[in-house]
Amino acid sequence: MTLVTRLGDLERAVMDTVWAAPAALSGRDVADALSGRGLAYTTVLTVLSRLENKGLLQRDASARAHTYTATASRTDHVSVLLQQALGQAADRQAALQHFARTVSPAEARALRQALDALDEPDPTAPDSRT
Amino acid sequence: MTLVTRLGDLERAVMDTVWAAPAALSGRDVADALSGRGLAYTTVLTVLSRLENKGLLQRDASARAHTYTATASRTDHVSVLLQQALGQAADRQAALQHFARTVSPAEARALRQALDALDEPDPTAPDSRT
DNA sequence: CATGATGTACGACGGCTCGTAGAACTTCTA
DNA sequence: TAGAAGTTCTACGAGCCGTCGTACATCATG
Repeated sequence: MTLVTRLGDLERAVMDTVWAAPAALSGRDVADALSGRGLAYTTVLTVLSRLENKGLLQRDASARAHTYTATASRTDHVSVLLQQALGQAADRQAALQHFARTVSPAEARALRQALDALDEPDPTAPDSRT
Repeated sequence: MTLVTRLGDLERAVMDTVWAAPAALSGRDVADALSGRGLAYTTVLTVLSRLENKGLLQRDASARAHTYTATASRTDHVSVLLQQALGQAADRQAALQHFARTVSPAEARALRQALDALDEPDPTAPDSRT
């Protein structure tokens, strides 16, 4: 299980581009989006392939110009990163408590809200225990 | 400010050793603790130095055998990692909310508790327009 | 005081990742 | 059919990390 974490600058920029797009992107699309960097087209393709190997992108090779989509949403990805970070802790709960004190008030509110929503089981679902 | 994140396996093992110790450790101490790996003594010293350069360890060179202590607690360190992970999000609040749904019930409780404790020591009571 | 034991400093090497891209080969398409 | 547009493969240089060896400094002791 290779840690998915490690992304280089360019890799991150590519992922950002893909995440920001509403639909699958071709290598050309990504290259255009990153044209500001003056990269060779093949450079972008290489990175795209590497990201696919890392499992972050999914390739559709049905058309001549392959297209790529993210295998997970950016939010999902960050969640994984957060869990990985948390995995470094000796005492996960203590780490979380400490972390809670480092987020902004707005973030704290968002967090609490999510936790509250957690308690009431899915409104549409039948029931869970207790 | 290089991202503090990147720790190799051995580096992490060394940090774990230092964090687990109640007092400052000498290179010999750390080497002994990691004796299971069959490392050369100098290897441990090198890693110790690198960790010092990364700002994770603090060296006391007053005695012949230098001793090392962590500059931050493990919990602090994890907090930084969590913040860094969060920094990858486009929408931090959404990421936190998503993350909240991925922690265990006990962790959720711990988190909520920390958030609650956050509110009380707030003397400035602005209006609540929300 | 001479010597070995114990320590530190510095430089190195090999493996792996990441940015970067050229060359070669494959299809479309006008 | 020739050129445009794509993909695959190979590679190089920098940087990080595990791993040490060597050189030099210092301490304890016979």
